[in-house]
Amino acid sequence: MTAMTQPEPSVEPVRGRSTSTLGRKRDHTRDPQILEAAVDVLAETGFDGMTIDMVAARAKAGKATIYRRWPSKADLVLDAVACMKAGELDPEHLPDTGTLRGDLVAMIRPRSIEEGERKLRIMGGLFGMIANSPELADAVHAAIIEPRVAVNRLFLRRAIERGEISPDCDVETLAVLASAMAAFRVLVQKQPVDAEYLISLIDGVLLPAAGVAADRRTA
Amino acid sequence: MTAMTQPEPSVEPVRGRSTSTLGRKRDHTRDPQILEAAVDVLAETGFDGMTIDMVAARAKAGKATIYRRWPSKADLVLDAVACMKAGELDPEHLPDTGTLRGDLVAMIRPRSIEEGERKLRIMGGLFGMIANSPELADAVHAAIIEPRVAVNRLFLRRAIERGEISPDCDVETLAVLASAMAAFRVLVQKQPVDAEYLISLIDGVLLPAAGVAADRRTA
DNA sequence: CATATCCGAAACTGGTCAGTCTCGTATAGA
DNA sequence: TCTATACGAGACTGACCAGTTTCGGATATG
Repeated sequence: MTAMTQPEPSVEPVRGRSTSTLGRKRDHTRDPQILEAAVDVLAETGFDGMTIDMVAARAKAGKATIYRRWPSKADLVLDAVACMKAGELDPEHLPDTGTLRGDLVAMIRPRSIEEGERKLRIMGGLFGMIANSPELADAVHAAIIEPRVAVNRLFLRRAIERGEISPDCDVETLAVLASAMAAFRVLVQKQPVDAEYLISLIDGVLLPAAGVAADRRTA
Repeated sequence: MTAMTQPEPSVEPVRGRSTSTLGRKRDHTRDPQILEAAVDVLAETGFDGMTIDMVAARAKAGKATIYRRWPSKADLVLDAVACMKAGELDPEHLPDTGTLRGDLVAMIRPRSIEEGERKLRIMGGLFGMIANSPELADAVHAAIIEPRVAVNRLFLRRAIERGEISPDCDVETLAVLASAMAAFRVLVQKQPVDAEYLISLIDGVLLPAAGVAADRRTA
């Protein structure tokens, strides 16, 4: 019952099921739809609430199709989060208005606000998992946190070079400030992060902390 | 099959199983141990990872004992979070050093830092649930967020009355700033919230934003 | 010391879900 | 057209877990 019925797997390279050039090809155009469905479900239910059936149903795909491409739920989520990074930072048509405040305010767009709240909610639904999985933590950081923080960091550095703000200010802390406050506001205080709030953060916290004198703030 | 087999529940007050003065009494001295065990498990595994068996094992109690006292896992967690509030704010031996910076720095104690990180981690493990349960959200807010924020609010108001900081500054935002930044640092950046970080937050962000001139900051 | 109730331990129930497998159909290449 | 493979649908398996029940033993009251 062990090695009699098989017609000898022998030594030759896999025989019938090698990396064959035959048969129907995997339709990779469905991958983005599946990942998008996964992100949607993630945003609505969090990691533990999300089931593979929900993702399959939303993507109008079969459960088996998903498991043919990702070995486990964790891998699917990891990939889905990583793929959120795409279409994020337009390489170099960032604002450059000449003032730190101008640059920061120019980044406030209805679209980016809406997308930002969604991303923060996704992050919230992943906290349980983030604690155990360094890989997921890195993916979340790279896809959700770092893009925004990098922009702020750039603006701050330019302002320092320009002599607009103090070179002694803590760029890392200030670059992260808006994201941290927004996350807290959405996830803990359950209040909206709108343009008014972001501007009050810029004028009331960020610029003063960066050493911009009050009378030059709205210049 | 509806109202024939029951020997009439009648009007009299429950008969045999009233609030009898007979028999063994429920040992309420175990309640705090169970709630403590629940909080411990919560901090380690989050809401979804926590099982009642884990809590029972850690409290050396029977599962049935837990269900005799709380009707569901959600109720147990709710109560456990609510009971974290106890032993929090000593009514009026808060520091009053005469300066905002002095008051804020005086609140930095190894004990409160350690406890704060733990509470933030518990909050992280509850985010999934907080989104669906307003009750739990309120409990988390009351037990974890509000105590610290209230202290900061008091310090800020006193500083305004004293004329030390601008009466125009946004007290609510500033009162919440340290908690938001600390939560982000622990849960997202996975870096420690130590005294050095808190002081850099006070001197580099909070005091400038409150309108304390740089040369008066370490006075 | 009898009784009503509590206790911890552990067996049990029912539902849910990750992951696998099977089926009938679609499709790309030889 | 033939073949190997992918597809969606959905049945199936096995683990896990909330919540219930059962048990023998402890304990306070009368």
